[in-house]
Amino acid sequence: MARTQGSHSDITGPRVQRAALELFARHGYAAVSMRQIAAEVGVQAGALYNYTADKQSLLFDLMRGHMDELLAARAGQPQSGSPLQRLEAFTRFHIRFHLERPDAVFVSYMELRNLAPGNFEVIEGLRRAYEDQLEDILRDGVRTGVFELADSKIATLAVIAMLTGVTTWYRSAGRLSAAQVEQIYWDMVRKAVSAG
Amino acid sequence: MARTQGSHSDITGPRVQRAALELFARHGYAAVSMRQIAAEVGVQAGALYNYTADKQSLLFDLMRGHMDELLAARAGQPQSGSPLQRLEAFTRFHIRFHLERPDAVFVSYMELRNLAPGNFEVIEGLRRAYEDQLEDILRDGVRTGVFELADSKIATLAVIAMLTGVTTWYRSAGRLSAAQVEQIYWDMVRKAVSAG
DNA sequence: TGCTTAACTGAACAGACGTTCATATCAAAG
DNA sequence: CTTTGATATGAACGTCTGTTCAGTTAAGCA
Repeated sequence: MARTQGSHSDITGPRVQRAALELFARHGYAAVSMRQIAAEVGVQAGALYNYTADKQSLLFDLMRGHMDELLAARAGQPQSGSPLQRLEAFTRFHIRFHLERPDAVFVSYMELRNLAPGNFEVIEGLRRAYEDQLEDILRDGVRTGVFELADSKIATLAVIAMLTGVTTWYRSAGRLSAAQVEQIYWDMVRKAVSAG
Repeated sequence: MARTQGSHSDITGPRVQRAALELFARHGYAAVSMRQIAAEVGVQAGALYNYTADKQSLLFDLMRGHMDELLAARAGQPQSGSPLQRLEAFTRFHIRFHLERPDAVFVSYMELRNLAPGNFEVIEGLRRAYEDQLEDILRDGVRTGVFELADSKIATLAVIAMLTGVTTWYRSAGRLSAAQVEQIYWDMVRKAVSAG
């Protein structure tokens, strides 16, 4: 067993993933070739197959990695408090997490249709698990009367759409800081679901 | 000049556009080949070039057609009233218009990155013209005190994102009618931007 | 210094890609 | 009934696609 240390694999592997993520985000999965990814890494196309079974796995692994990270980060957060407090925590978490990973977010919801059926089901399941957390909060709030929503399922999707939309325009060098954006969105979400 | 009447062109032309729209919406521009479009129409690939200069023009014409239709339909609507009334009109119009054209909506905002630079600028300009209408309403409402928003530009984008998100889940055979969906979204938008 | 093996190259594969074009078809005009 | 020209075919083009693989390189262990 040679080369367990200082192996290029430890370096090239992540570089392949990063290059694929950037290119998929910028041009779309179908529009990016394995040779483009290889060129970005500085390697020949054949070498990529030391790090991924095929192009589809490259996409799937990126998306599953992102969703796993999302759910893990969310699980490591405080889940207690009033519905309003929990909604605030969720909203701020969502904005912050997504602003830190614009490429992964973009790919994870733009490239769903390019997943093979089995892979799609996996990602869809993870996404639903995340959305269900928000729906639970909204339902609890409706029960206690602090929220007022005609349909908590639609409200969930509407809030998620609004929040995730932040990645389409936010630039870290822009006019507003991430903290400001977080506050602005929280104000709007709070009002949108509140009673009265 | 022969064949001004009964020409196949009057039939095939629209069929090409429709087939392209459906396939682009389902699989994405880059993943759809000219031969697939041709097969959907029931024709050989070469025949498509009687109706479009190239694949890129096919996409651009679909998107420009959609944006033109959007702005024209919006222009044919009442624009007067209080900011709250105008916001309601805008919201209901947006939901209704987008629910009627799920494929065109989907393509028009998923395939922006596949537009050639010059074409992108055109579509982006039309989109901004539409968004500016909403921003004007929000600004007027903030001025008169009926709305309360930390940043009207971000509020504009947040509302648009929320509203457009409806197309990702709405199915006409689903649990809710279009009118119900319209009402639910209007409730949320109204509360989200209102003072207090 | 040799041996082993992970890491990579570079060529090749069969097929699909967008696009072009000479040719065929055939309904309407004269 | 011949001419016309819009409409479509089907083959061909050069290039690119994802993927495979025998062969080369070089780093770590003995």
